[in-house]
Parts: sequence; C-alpha cells; structure tokens
Amino acid sequence: AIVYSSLINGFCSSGRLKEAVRFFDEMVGRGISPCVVTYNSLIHGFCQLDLLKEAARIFDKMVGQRISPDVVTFTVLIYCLCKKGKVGEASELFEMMIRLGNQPNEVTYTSMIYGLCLVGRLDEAAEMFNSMVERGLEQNIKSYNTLINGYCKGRAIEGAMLLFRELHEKGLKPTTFTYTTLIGAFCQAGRVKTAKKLWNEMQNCGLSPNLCTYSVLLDGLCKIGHIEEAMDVFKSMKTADLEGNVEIFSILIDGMCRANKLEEARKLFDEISKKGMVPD
RNA sequence: CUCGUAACAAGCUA
Repeated sequence: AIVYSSLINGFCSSGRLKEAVRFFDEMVGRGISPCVVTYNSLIHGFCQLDLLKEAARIFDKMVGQRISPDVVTFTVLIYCLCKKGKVGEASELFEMMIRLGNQPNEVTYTSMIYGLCLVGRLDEAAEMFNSMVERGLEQNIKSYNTLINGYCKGRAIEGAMLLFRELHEKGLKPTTFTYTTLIGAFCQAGRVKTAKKLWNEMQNCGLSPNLCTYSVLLDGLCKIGHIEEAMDVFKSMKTADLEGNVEIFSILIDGMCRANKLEEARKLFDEISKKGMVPD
C-alpha cells in the first residue's frame, strides 16, 4: 500500500491524474486497501487541477470505506477552497474538523490565513494567526510569511514590517520568501531605496536572492524607469550563477518597451531563444 | 520505534 501511495502521489504531483487513478484501481483490484495517505494524495491531485467536485467524490468514497479523514485530508481541502477564494466554505470545514476531533495544525492555520488574506480580510487573518498561540501551535516562519504577504498585498506595508520585526524578536529567521515578499512590496510602493536596503540585508544574513527575488526587484526597477540599474542587476545574476528564465526576460522586455528601447527589447527577445527557452 | 500525503514569494493585457 505504501508503494502504491508513493506512486499515486508521484503521478498526482506531476498532474498525471489519469495514471494515478489507474494505479488506484489496480491496487484495489489486487486486494490492497488504500489508506488515508493514498486518499489524501488523490484528493490533493484533484484539488491541484481545480477538480473540486471530483475531490469531494474521493472524500465521500473514503468515508464510505470507513477510512477516517485526518488533519491532512481536511487541510488539503481547506487550502484548495481558500485558493479559490471560498473562505466561507473553508471555515465550515475548519469548524467541522474540530467537531470531528481533528485538531487543526500549523499548516491548516496557515492555509486559512492565506485564504483570508486573499479576499482582503486581513483583520480576521491576523486573528487566526494570533489564535494559533492559544491552540499551542507555533507561529512558524511560513505562517509569518503568509500573513506578511497578506499585509503587503493589502497595501499595509507598515503592518508587514511590524511582523517582520516581531519574528526576529521571537528568534525566528526570515527566509528568502520573507525578503522577496517585502522587497516586492516596497518596490511596488515606489520605495526602491528601502527595497535595496532589504536586498543587501538579506545577503548579509547569508540568504541568496533566487529567481523570484531578482524578478521582484527587476520589476520594481523597470517600472520606475531605472532600466540601466535593472540591467546591471540582471548582469549580476550571471555572477551569482543564475540564468534568467522567461519571467525575468519578460520583465526586462516590458521595461525596455515602456522606455521605448525597442531594439534592446528585441535583443533580449532573441536571447531567450538562444538559451533554448520558449517565449510565452 | 522503520515508510508515503498538505501551507508562504515573481512577469504582460484600458
């Protein structure tokens, strides 16, 4: 059953659901009983493809087989609903799992925080975040990142910065995700100086910017018309052993077009193909 | 006390 679960999970993660389902049927046919993990993997697979109805069917099937859903089952469904902006339904599931004796964990909470932020209910997200402590759960770096991102997207950078300081006080270490979120937010707010300060700070802390980090900074620089600076940063990627991907190029090309440097844009465009990438 | 499943960051389009 574990071998099958791994296989099913592998195929689900690559979006090859059909084959995963075939393995599922095959295991059942051979008299091997799927367990919670098998079901969870399938449910997750369907959720990732936005096939919520199908996911619900699998859920019913597992209950029919007297397999009790566990924290992961509920969390997967909650996350999926949250991602689609259906926080209301997610909250119902959240309550239901507690009634059924499954205690939400850090992941469940983070999913709820994510969902609440997505629909702009920042206060409730913060409440959720605070209630983790009462539940005896650790407000870990991922939950911080999620809420920080929520504040940033909700144009509440100052609130995000408060959280950023708070996490330090708790002895937590910010990650590249944390910095990428904040750098992006400051760029969008036109505060590129502060963004660059964070950019330097993260490297002093031993964190390396990755493609996402470069992309938010490049986007910020391009949007305020600092094309030269953006190109310098872009060149510095090479020294960091990072190859630009299509997103990076599209940011730069967009920047060049905005600045009316169409020839430069074309050069960058040609570079995409030279690298064997496909423009989208 | 062996194994498998879930959460956070990036681009264009009045």
